[in-house]
Amino acid sequence: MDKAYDFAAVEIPIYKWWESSGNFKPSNKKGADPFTIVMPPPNVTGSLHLGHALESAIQDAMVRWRRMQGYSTLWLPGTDHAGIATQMVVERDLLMREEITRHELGRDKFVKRIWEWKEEYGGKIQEQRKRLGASCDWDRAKFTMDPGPAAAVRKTFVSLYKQGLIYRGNRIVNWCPSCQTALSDLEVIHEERESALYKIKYPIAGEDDHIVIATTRPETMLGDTAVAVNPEDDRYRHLIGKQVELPLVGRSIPIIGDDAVDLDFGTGALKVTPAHDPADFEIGRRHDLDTVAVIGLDGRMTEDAGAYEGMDRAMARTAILEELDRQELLVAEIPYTQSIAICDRSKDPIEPLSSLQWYVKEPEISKASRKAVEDGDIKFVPERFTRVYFNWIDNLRDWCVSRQLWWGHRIPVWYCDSCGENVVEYEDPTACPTCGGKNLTRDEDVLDTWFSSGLWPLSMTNWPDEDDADFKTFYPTSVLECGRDILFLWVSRMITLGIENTGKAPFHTVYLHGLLQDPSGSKMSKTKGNVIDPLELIEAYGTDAVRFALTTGVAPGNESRISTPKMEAGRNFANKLWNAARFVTSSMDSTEGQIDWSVCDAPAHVEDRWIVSRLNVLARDLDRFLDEYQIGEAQKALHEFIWSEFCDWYLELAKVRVRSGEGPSPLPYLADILEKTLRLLHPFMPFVTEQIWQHLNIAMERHARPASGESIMLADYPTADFDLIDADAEEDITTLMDVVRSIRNVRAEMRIEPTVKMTASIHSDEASEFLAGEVSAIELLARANIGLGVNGESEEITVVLRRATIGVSMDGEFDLSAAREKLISDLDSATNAHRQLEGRLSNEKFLAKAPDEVVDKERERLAETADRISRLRQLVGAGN
RNA sequence: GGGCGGUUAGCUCAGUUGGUUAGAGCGUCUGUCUUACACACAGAAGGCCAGAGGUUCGAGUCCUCUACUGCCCA
Repeated sequence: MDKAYDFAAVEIPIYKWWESSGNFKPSNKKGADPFTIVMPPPNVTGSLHLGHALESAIQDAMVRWRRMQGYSTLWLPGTDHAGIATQMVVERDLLMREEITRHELGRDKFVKRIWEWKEEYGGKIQEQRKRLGASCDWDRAKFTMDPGPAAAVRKTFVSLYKQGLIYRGNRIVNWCPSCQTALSDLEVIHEERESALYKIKYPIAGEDDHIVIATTRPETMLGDTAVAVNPEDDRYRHLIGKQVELPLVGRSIPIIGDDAVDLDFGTGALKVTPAHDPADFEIGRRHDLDTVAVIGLDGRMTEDAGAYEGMDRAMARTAILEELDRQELLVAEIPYTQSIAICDRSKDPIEPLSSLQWYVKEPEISKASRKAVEDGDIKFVPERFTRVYFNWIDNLRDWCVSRQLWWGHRIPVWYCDSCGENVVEYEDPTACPTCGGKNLTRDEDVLDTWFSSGLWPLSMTNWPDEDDADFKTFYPTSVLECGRDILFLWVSRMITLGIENTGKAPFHTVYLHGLLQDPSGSKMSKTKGNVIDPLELIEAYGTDAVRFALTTGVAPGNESRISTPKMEAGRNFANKLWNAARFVTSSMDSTEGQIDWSVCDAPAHVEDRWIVSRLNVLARDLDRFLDEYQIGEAQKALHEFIWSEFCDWYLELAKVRVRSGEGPSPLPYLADILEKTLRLLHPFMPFVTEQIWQHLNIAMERHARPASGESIMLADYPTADFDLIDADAEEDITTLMDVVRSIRNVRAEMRIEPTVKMTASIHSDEASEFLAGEVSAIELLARANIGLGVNGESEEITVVLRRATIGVSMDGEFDLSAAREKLISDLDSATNAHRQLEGRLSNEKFLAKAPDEVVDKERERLAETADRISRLRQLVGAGN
């Protein structure tokens, strides 16, 4: 083994070996329960970012853990066609290389181009993901536009349509003039922007009077069809029923009363533009107002805008304000911060426009989803997202699913040219079922991308073929893991559509991770330029280190900041483990004769009993942590065990026996504990554990112990043997640690040269027998000559421990006053602790209400403290 | 406006059925190349757990309010 762990040489070959060995396939063993995760399908045009790395690290850990536990695990990968994003990428490419637009090329040819593009570049992101060690079954990978997922989409649409849960309607939608399509509410973000509130005079028709309206969008005034005031408003009530003359246009429009008008906002008088504002649309509907669209789908002013026709909406605003000002109708311009709707994709302001779109009645079909969560069929991790989910589901509105794009699942609706009937069937129709007409025109639009990704657990398991073996075995899936930012967009839709189509929730647990931020706590974004490429991190620190850094000590749902020190810590940890293994294997190599492996389950030496005990405590804790999805805590526990207990103490203690050859050999335990630890760590750091495991198995084979399997990833996940948890051994080794630390502390505090040998005497009533057996270990670890029960030199520094008193003496002159002060201060704090414990134990309510174990523990502590005090008093009183 | 969080060591964060002595990593300080590891070892310093009240024998943990702060939805 090399002196340092060389991840670069190890990771890629190991991954290839795993994949080609079929290790990522479900075992399908008899009696093995399935464990299934669908991977959130990344956008085909995307490239790997840190979010994917985090997601993969968590999902792979869950999957590897379950696989080692014996589940028949299946992790299903795939990619998403990502409507707008992909269309835009290919469109841009086309324009750049061939200088033609998609319209010039035509729909069929353009779609063909996208497919070509997808075949060439679409696999990139999943190839990159392999560097993360993801143990998913690539042979089952799917693309959302594949025939299977397309069948799921078709089946679902037809079924919803026939139940009246999908309909076509004309209403105000979020229109992105830049993307040239309608969007759902979830694809619209809101941004606070500095803007202005304009107050404009509208003259009352036939009177020498006017009403002042307030608006943030003066350019829409050309489409006003009323002015609304609140009927309760004393200022304006008398005007209701009169007409105003719309400036710049000259049209007469009514003043109406509607209690939706806020008396306190602006002037209390609202211009009503039903074609360009959702609230105005509702008012228009109530009062049967005309709808005049003055802004078109391209974001430019329409014919109805008169003189402003053809102007961009921003330009029109400027022109209109100038004209109003010239006519002295612009009363005021007040700076105003308003939240405006932006297209999440193009970042262009959304234009609310009325148009004909397809809608899913989400509030209706989501009722069963709410119930599934209420009944506990679906659990969220962390639990607080249950409340977030309910809040969302209780405020749902219909979901606009049609998109004016060419790339996506085309809406399976045909309109009969003869009778106007809508034809919606699972098979493509050839004639109208109502009139027999042969001229059918298919709807031009495609479905929202989230419609097909909402079917992901179904389509990944080959639904709608309900006889399919994968569907029968792996649906419902087990856990759904993704970023908390797509809870509504994706998770809630999967729940709803899964239940709608099969009656079964698509998974029983939703684990949501938080978002990654840069070191200063900002969200990572391309525009900010603070994104970190996970592949660069992998090159620099290794996959295991990156995975460890991303997930250790992170609580579910919480944001976490990425920084290079964390990566370094991960790399250092892998190297630490590597070197521990190097020590173990080289010790085995240099051992003559056979190692007796049979002793592993029955340790005799206290040090061995201790480490075996600690390992079993670790296995017990890991079982609980992982069962509760506390991956961050699990890894902290592993780190603590490996670094602080196995390396810092057990390895160092074992050296004494390895070198002297006296006593029972620690080698079986060194190897066995390391081997089990590797398996416990494997789900989190798959590569380094596999690499060491292979080395170790070779070394163990040399000692006639068979390797337990081909790859560590298929070995059993160790479970705790509670009989091997040994409280006495733990107490004894804790005492040993106290003793060693106190002697080392004296050396450091007294500035004693490392080469100077110190002498320490240990007095202990309770642990004397144990300590007698550990003298050589203590001598090595503390670098001191140890005398048991003997009094040292007259000038000695004394330290009072829980189960022992240590006297340290050395040659030369030392300032002992500091040591004496320390004793006095120790006595002081011990006395305080004693007083507190006494108080607690004389409290009758405490004695009556606290559990017995707690009371007993306190009594024990009181006794210990009393003992400590008496030893301290003796020393202080003796003027020592 | 509605919903969900956060505030714990200099920094970044854990702390999940309330148990009394609150942890880690990084950073800082002091030593050390002690044949597994300087990507390391040994030692040390550093926290009235945002504030106020309450429940309880006992509160970082449960409840109420306040302050500051982040996110989501309208």
